[in-house]
Order: sequence, then structure tokens, then C-alpha cells
Amino acid sequence: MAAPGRGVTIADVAARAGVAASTVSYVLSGKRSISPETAGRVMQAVADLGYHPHAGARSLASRRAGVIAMMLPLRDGMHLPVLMQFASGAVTEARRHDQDVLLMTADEGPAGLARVAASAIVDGLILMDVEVRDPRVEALRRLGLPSVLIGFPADAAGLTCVDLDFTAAGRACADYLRERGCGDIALLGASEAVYARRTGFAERVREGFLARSGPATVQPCPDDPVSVQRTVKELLAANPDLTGLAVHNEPAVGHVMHALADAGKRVGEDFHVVVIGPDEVAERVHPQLPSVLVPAETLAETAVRHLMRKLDGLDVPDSTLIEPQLTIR
Amino acid sequence: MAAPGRGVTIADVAARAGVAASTVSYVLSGKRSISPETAGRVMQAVADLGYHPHAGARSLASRRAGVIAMMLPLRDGMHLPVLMQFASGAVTEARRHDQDVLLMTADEGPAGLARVAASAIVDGLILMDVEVRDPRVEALRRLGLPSVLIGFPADAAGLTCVDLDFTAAGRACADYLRERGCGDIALLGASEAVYARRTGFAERVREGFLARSGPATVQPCPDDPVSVQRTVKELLAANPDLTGLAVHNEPAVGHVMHALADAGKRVGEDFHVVVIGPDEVAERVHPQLPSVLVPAETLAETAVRHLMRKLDGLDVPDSTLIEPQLTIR
DNA sequence: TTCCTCAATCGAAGCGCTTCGACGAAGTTT
DNA sequence: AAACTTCGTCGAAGCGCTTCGATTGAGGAA
Repeated sequence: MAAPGRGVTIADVAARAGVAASTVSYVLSGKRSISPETAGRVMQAVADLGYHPHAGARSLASRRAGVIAMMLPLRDGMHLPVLMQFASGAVTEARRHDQDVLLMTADEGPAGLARVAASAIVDGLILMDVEVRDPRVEALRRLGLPSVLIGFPADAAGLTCVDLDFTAAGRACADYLRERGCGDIALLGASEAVYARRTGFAERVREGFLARSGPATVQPCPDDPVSVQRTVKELLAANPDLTGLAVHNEPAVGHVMHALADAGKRVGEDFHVVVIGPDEVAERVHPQLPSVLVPAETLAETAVRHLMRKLDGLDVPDSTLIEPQLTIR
Repeated sequence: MAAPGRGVTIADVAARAGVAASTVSYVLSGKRSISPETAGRVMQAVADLGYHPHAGARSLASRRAGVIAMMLPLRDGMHLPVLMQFASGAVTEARRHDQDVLLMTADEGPAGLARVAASAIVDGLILMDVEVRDPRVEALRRLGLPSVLIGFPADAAGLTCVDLDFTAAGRACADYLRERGCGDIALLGASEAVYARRTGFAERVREGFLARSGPATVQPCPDDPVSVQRTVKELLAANPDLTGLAVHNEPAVGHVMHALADAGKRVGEDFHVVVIGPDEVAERVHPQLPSVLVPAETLAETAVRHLMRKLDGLDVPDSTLIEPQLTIR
């Protein structure tokens, strides 16, 4: 069970099983047929000695490191719990494919990508939180390192991208409100700043929201309390029949609730609100709101799976949109 | 700048600089003296070709992978933002030492440790969120993989551990309250459940809190609203002069504030409260409270630095306690 | 029986790097 | 001037693995 001294090698396993080292290798990789008896003896020896192939040697000989890199925006930006869910999902899925995960921060930028690519320390890469004009994307294309991006850069040609389906998120919100019997509904969007660096994002939600029949308004909105208060008031004034609101603006959620209370609306009863954003935002208000959230784990699994396929030379769709989930609380 | 075809090797660099491959290696590692002229030519060639040593080859030849593993409790437990801060700090510090970081989940358990140790894929390991009776600790000892633990297991003999100095945290709270002029102070502790798996933890805070002279009470407390409400009432009734409270019970903070308001105490004016816990808990109440928080980044840096020293054969203290930080808002 | 095929296994040749021992060429001691 | 030291560099020997022929029997086809 335990390793005896230091480093059980394939030669040790071969000796104990009474075969050549190459045979052990073939048993382990399954790349050539080996008789069941021999395979059995080899596996027994592997177990007895607690053998694990030396990762460096394997990578050198096979030109496959068995490691993928994951570059996360570890400092800021994304919602932390979502990031963790993502990381966790990625590691778990990677292990399922017998791969390990190397963690990189976005700080390393293009130079970091060049380094890991050239040193062959990883076979591929998952790049999170890709922005519209991301210098790393250019580097990636130049390096030819197999990769999957989370998010869409301006020019996604030749790249594999995965992201949340924002159009579907907008649709889901409209559907939710309509199912609650809301006739007139509105989408309170984000401030411009939030979308500055992300393409399409807001528009896609908007599109989805409006795609469903029935009267619907879309209203961008800054996220300070005063603007939110005013915007909500104006929306209600302009649409006396308004009974449903989708909020795609994380910081504004609390203020929206206040504004609605001030206007005499009882949320959950004669008025319905749904949030597009992380769980916590929707849970922290009273009453808790239903929300459409990023299925981080699914995203991660999809990204890893796509990367594995690419590494195996199989093809994958250039662009994959993950269905959002609407959680009712 | 860009790699020409696939894989610039040390031989390419050597050829371009007009030296032997070994010379290039020595220039890069600095393990033998090389004339400045030769070194210059080599470095130039390295830059010209965009050479990065093949990680696998290097690890095979030098028996050093240049990678450390970090095993995080990626699923539950710890406060997520703190975890991220930790991960980010660790990666950054590791890169400073030219190391990469392999991310593992606690799910992999002892078997995962055995795997990474035997495959020599990493040189060392940082194990987060160690529990009193942690099966991984035993595995670690058996494997002899250089490591640093965050937290203290029951038997820490022969291991390197780093953790927050909880006694100091307790002291800091008492000091804070006394400085605000509070004569009589109390510590509202956690429910037993929270500490079940962590040794000393609560006691250490208690000790630190009581270490300062002056009247002080310590009161454990479950975290449901009713118990908190009752506990606070009782504390106030028993100590009419109580004007300062330290809360070492994350979920209870909000309830404590309500109870105090009900009792007519104006926090920040005639009554003072300090929290031991993550920022967010202290920020989410009104008024925002001062808090003692886990300096995750410092913890991570310390852990990585200690591990590096161990890998270099230098010695490090068995046990290191990190000073908590009291943030005033 | 002889020839061919195919499954099962072996041996050897690297993968790209580090490191050890050697070896000239200077520079120091005697 | 002979005998040592450095100093700077080179060549070769692996590190542990995968992979590519080559080899050996055994079973079928002819």
C-alpha cells in the first residue's frame, strides 16, 4: 500500500509482475492488447506497490501533461461564490478525466499564457471572465494552446466559447411574471457602466424579455438609491397596470424593494419581482425573490468537457450557451 | 518573441548562443559560474526564441516539479470570499517563487494526497481547513510530502501549522471595547456545534477576551433568533452596566442588533459592539460594526513562504500564529 | 505440412532537461 | 619553472516513461 522507499517506478512494477516495462505501460494505457492474465498480474503489482506514474516522465515521453490550466479573475469582478462553484465544478470534472487543474490568476495575463504553453506544463486552458477586448484572447490564438473561453470576446472566430444564455434568461423572467398573472411587465436594466466591457450582454437579456408577447417595457437604470427610487416611480406612473418587474441590476435590488414598498405594492401578492443575478442578492431582501442565476457548475463542467474533447482531437461547437436556471424561493 | 514551430528546446538556445546545452542550463539556474559574455549571449537567445524549459523534462531531471498543491474545502464550510482571498494570495506568492499551484478539492482526501505525492506532480502541499481529527493529516505524515497546514490537528507533532491567533483576537476585542470606555463587557460566543470539530478555537478567544483586566462575562449562545434575543436580554439584565459586547457568532450578529435596539441601546453611541468574523457580516448590519477578521492573504503568503523554505531544506517554526486585524468602519 | 496472420510481448530509442566529471586555460604558489 | 588552483565550459549519463518496430508462438488457410 505505502510506497517503500522513494519512488516506485514502472521498472519495479514490471519486475514484480515478471514482464517488460513496456508491457506495464500498455496495460495501464490500454493502447495495445494484453492477455487478461498478464494484465491481472500487472494490476496486482501496481496495487501492491502503490505505483503512480511519474507525471514529469509521462509528460516528457507522451507530450501530454495531464493537467489543464484554469485562469480565474481571482482579485475582483465576478461574484465570489459563483467563482468558487465554478472552480469546484471544474476540478471535479477534470479529475473525472484524470486531469489535474493548475490555478492561474488573470494577473499573469498573456505572458502567463505564453509561459504555460511553452513549458508544456498544461495541455489546455480554461479562461474565465473573458472580456470583449481581451489581450489574452489574442495571445491564445497566437499560441495555439487548446482552450475554452467562458464569455465571448469581440472576435470569437476559431475559438471555443461557453457562456450563459442571456436571451433565455430574459425570456425566463418574462415567462415567470406572466405565469404569475402579470399583464404589464417591465425590465429594470443595469447602468451603462456594467456593460461597458461586456458585449451583447444587456441587449440579449432585453431581447429575450421582449420576445414574449404582451406589453413590456425595458428601462435602463443607474444603481444609486436615488435613481432607482425615481426610475421605479416613473415606471409605475407611466404604467398604472404594471404588476411585474424583472431586475437585472444587482446593487439596485434592495432599493427597488424599498421603492415598491413606498408605492404601496406588496411584493409576492399584488406585485411580482424576479432578479437576474446571484442567489445572495435575491435572498438578502424581504421577501426573498425568485432569481435567474448562473449555473456555474454546469458551465464549468461544460467547459472542461469541451476542452477534453479538443485535446482528444474531437470537435466541439464553437459556441455553447448554457440554459439559466430560475429558482423560486 | 513568438515560438517558431512547436517547442523551442534548450538545444535550440544552445545552438543559437554557440554554447553547449549544459551551459545554457547553468546560466538559467545559476548553479555554476558562467562568464558575463556567455551568459549575455544565452539570455539573448532565450529571449529571441521565447524559450521556456519543458516542465516535464525539468521535473524528471531535477526531481523538482516547480508546482505546489493547494487542497481547499471547495464545497462547503469556510466563508467563500475568505477562501478566494486565500487562493489568490497563495497563487501570487507562489509565482513569486516561480512555482505554480495545482488546485485540489478536499473530496480527494488521503488518496489524492497519495496520488500527487507518488506521481511527483507537486513538490509540496498546502492543506486548508484542517480539522482536529483529519484523516489527511495521517496520510501526510505517512507520505512525507512537504506540507504546511492551515489550522491545527489534534496531534500536530512534526507538522508545520499556520493559523489565526484567536487569543489575540479575543484580546483585541476586549481592548477595543475598553478603549471606547466600556466598563463592563461581554463576549457572546458561538453555539457548541460550530466548535465541535475545531479544537481550542472558542476557548482561545475566550481566554484572550478575559485576559484583559476589568469585569467581563463570556456567554455561549445558539444562533437562532429566539435564543439570541433571550441571551442578550439576560446579559443586559444581569449586568446593568454592560456597555460593550463582542460577538463571536456569525449568524447571530443581526439578531443581536435587533435585541439591542429593542432594549433601547444605541450602538455606536451608548453601546459598543465588535464582531469576530468575516467583513460581510459586520458590513451588512446598521450601523456597520468594527470586526476582527481573518487576514486570509497574510495567512496564504505565510503558508506558501514556509513551504518554500521547507522545500529548500531550511527550517521553519512548527507553529505560526497570525495576528488578527481589527477593522474599524 | 507449409505459409500467413494475428495476438501478445519485448527491447531499444528517445522525450528535454540537469548534473557530474573532465578538461583546457589562466592565474597562484612555491 | 613546476605544481597547484580556480574558472568557464563541454560531453555524456541518466531521470522514468511511451512508443515503435521486431519477435515469438499459436491458429488457420492453403
